[in-house]
Amino acid sequence: MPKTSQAAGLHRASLAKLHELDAALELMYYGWRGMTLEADEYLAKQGLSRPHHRILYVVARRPDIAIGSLIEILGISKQALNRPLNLLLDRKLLTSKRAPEQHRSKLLRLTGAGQRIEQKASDHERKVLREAFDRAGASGAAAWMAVMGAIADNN
Amino acid sequence: MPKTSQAAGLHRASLAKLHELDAALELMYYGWRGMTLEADEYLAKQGLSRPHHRILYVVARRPDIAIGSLIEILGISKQALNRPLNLLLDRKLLTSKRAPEQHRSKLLRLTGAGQRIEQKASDHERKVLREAFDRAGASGAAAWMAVMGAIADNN
DNA sequence: TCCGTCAAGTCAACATAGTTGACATGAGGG
DNA sequence: CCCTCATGTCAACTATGTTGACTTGACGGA
Repeated sequence: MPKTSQAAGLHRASLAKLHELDAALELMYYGWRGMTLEADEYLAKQGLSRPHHRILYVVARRPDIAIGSLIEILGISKQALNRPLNLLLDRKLLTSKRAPEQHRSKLLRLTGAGQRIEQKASDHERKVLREAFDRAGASGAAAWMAVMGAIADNN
Repeated sequence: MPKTSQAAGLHRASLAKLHELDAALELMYYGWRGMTLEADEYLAKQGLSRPHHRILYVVARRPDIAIGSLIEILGISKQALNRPLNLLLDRKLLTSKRAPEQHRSKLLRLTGAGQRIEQKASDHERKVLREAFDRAGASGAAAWMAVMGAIADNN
């Protein structure tokens, strides 16, 4: 895992703004960092990292998901999924079993321990969002969601 | 460089929401992806990637920056900076020269070609932001900035 | 029953992006 | 003359991803 020491001390640099939107661009960068920082530190303490969390997050919201669907949702190759997935299975944060009537696919599910870790890691991220939304009020939060939706739909 | 084929086809998955803020959390994820997608594709065509862009972005806004300061701002080690930086120097997108009265530090500057690439890559990112802000209006954009500032300051 | 297809698993080779640690070089300053 | 400081460079390592090639085991149809 990459060390977090540098990232943790990373402060928002004050750079000259060459364009009107440079401030927004940098906010996106530091916003992403700000949201994920504590979650990554928590995960690192568990010997896990972002890819593991992404797997846990998706499986939590799609119990009995097949591996192929997981690959599709995560947007990575089977081989890239393989190692973090096996780690999670080895550590019994996930279980896999064949479907009773469809033995081709393996169905993934979180164990209790997996649920706890997924929840704690995601809680760190949600906490940052909640505090920001509280400061901005309901209308500010709604505006943020609308703008982010427009940005996210760019593909 | 990692291929963009998977990322380009990556659609916003519809996952069950276990928490109120899950939608916001996913918007941050896909928002980051949405903003950087086209810029990354452009950079890949130039044989460059995000680390190169980050260097170009900072040097554009801090002409005559020393290498040590660049390391601090980027939050990576000297050794990690070394390869992308040398590539940019080799390709004459950056120049380095010693200060006239302070021969210890090297001062970095963009060349014309470097400026063009920095601008085009950043333009892809700003375009996505601009379109989203246009849809949201000035007050929506301001609210977005306020919320992102609160999120970014989490450290 | 055999054969093709499909989901999954696994191996090798590679690229990228980062880390530490150790050490060299060259300029400036006391 | 020596110490410090900025930079450069080498080696070894980790982590996350990629392709390509191949196996295994289950299912389903001719």
